[in-house]
Amino acid sequence: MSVPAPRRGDTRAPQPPAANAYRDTWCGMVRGEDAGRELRVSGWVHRRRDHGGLIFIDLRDRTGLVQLVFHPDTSGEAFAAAERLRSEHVVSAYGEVVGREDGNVNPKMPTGEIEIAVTSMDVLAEAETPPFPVDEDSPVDENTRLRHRVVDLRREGMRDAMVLRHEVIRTMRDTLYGEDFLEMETPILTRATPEGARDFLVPARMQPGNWYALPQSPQLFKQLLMMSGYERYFQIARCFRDEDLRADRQPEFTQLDLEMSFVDEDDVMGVMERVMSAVFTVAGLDVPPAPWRRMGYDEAVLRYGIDRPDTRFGLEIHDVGEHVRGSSFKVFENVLSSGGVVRAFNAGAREMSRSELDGLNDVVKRHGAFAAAPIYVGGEAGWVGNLAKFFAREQIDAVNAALSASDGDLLLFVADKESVAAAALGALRLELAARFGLVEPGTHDLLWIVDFPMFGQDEETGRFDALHHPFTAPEGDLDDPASLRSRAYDLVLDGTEIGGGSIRIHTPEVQSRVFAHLGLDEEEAQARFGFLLDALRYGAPPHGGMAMGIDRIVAICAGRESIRDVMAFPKTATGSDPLTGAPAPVD
RNA sequence: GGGGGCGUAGCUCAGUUGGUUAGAGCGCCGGCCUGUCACGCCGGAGGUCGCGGGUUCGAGUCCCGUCGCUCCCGCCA
Repeated sequence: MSVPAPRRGDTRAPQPPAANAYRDTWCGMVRGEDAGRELRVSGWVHRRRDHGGLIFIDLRDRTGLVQLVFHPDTSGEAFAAAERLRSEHVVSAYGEVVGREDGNVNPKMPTGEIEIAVTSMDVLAEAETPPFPVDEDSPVDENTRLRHRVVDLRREGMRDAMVLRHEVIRTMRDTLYGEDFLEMETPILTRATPEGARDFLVPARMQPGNWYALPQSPQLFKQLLMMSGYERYFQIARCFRDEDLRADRQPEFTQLDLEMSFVDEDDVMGVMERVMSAVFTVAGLDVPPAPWRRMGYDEAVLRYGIDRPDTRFGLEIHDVGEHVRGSSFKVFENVLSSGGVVRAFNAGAREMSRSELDGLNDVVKRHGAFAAAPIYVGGEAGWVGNLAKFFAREQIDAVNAALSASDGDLLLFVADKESVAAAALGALRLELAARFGLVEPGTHDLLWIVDFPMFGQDEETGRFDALHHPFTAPEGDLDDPASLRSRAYDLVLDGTEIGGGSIRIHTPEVQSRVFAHLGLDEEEAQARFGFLLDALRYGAPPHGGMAMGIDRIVAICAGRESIRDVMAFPKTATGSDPLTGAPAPVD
């Protein structure tokens, strides 16, 4: 159970490789104390500086750059070869490590105190001019980067992201090995699941008409492993969902998937706090120390308008419906009398033009709201502008007090049904934060969201569907599905859901009741999930677990906007791969 | 399924109310250069303005369609 405590920035830099025909050490590892040694390095020509009678080459491998110097006096042959070198040629060079004179040291490079005076060089491969430079100086169109991903992956930013991804995954494994988890695999060719995301399908050659599906997650298999008595399982699992893409969604993505037996919520959350604390330490991400605070779902939706709140800034939402009820403002009255809500947040002293304020309507309209009402605090009436006349002075004072408003503050109101008002104000909060830079760069916050409702209810059909998934253990009165809560928990980092899980149902009776609430009759439940119900009958331990989105975690740790930037070979928004041309017709 | 943005040289971009031969920086090629490190200096090549159609005396520019990339809503148990 003992794991060496991870150190901040512990990237386990490579050890010098065992010397072979191609290299005695890595380019990026040569140091001043190596001066006088003769050694061989191999890599790519990063940059060439040809002074006519003297040529410098920056040679690059995975670890970084080292300067080669070609002098006609050192070796006429090597010098002649260096004249023909071009960007991205692959070479192996041998020579003496020379300490640079004082004026020639480059303090910007780890290898800047030395250079290698090359006495012999082999050109192992020539390269055509790369489609874009292998540096970070100018942004390159993403389609071009993906089409030439081999070149793109050579760039320092991508290399750092890939190394960081490796370190994150290694830390997860190390921590879990230390907590007696078994790393186990589950099938990639499996059975289609009737609910949830669309499945990717694979025709079964030996059984025409039948199809495999690629797993959306190892959910059912890991529960079966608990019923088989494996106690603690984890897997770095590839998952597949055939849904539209986003900056943080790809058709295939990677999860840290784990499951534990004889545990409750605190056990699972505790393990994950230890895993993720180690990950954040290694990644150098400055987060609050665990245990992380927990917030109920209802509270999150009220205060932040969303179940994955970005808590790095304020602008908290308040329900002001009771303060404004009975005003002569028709918009609010109509909404309140039909069961809707009036909510608002104090954006602070933000001077915005009429057109900027109008622009905020585009944000709320995307979430189904009609408009956002902006009101500035101040003046005789307490509010500036023509809305003030619709409200009694006591109402204005009450709202100002509830929002801690003072003169000059901008208040933003949305009146609508609760779900729409919450979503619209939640989006407005994020818009304001982005526009006014309310998040201090480098700050991070994370919290658990708990006490989810078990079911969501379709407003038109009244049908229930599982908010988490149908194997989540419910809490409350099983006869009253609308009031049931679930024993689920999500981990939210900077407004991104980076993971979630739950305590699962472990008796066939409860599982059948939940299926029934979801509209699955016994026959149907048996047909689709018979294998699960059967397994539950043979003695299932209380169990629960969690899955963490590795791509999203690495993206945040790397400071990237898109998970594509932390995946070696991602797909575009239409699900194609410009590198291989997939998907493509088959013979 | 819906909405917004983008598409001009290898890369990143500029291109005026529609007007002569479409430009810049970087890169590339050639020449010069012995201490550079985004080396420097001189010269040169390089374009189906995403694609198709339309309006016009004339389209990179305006209109319609289409393809690709991207962001968002829906969707993602």
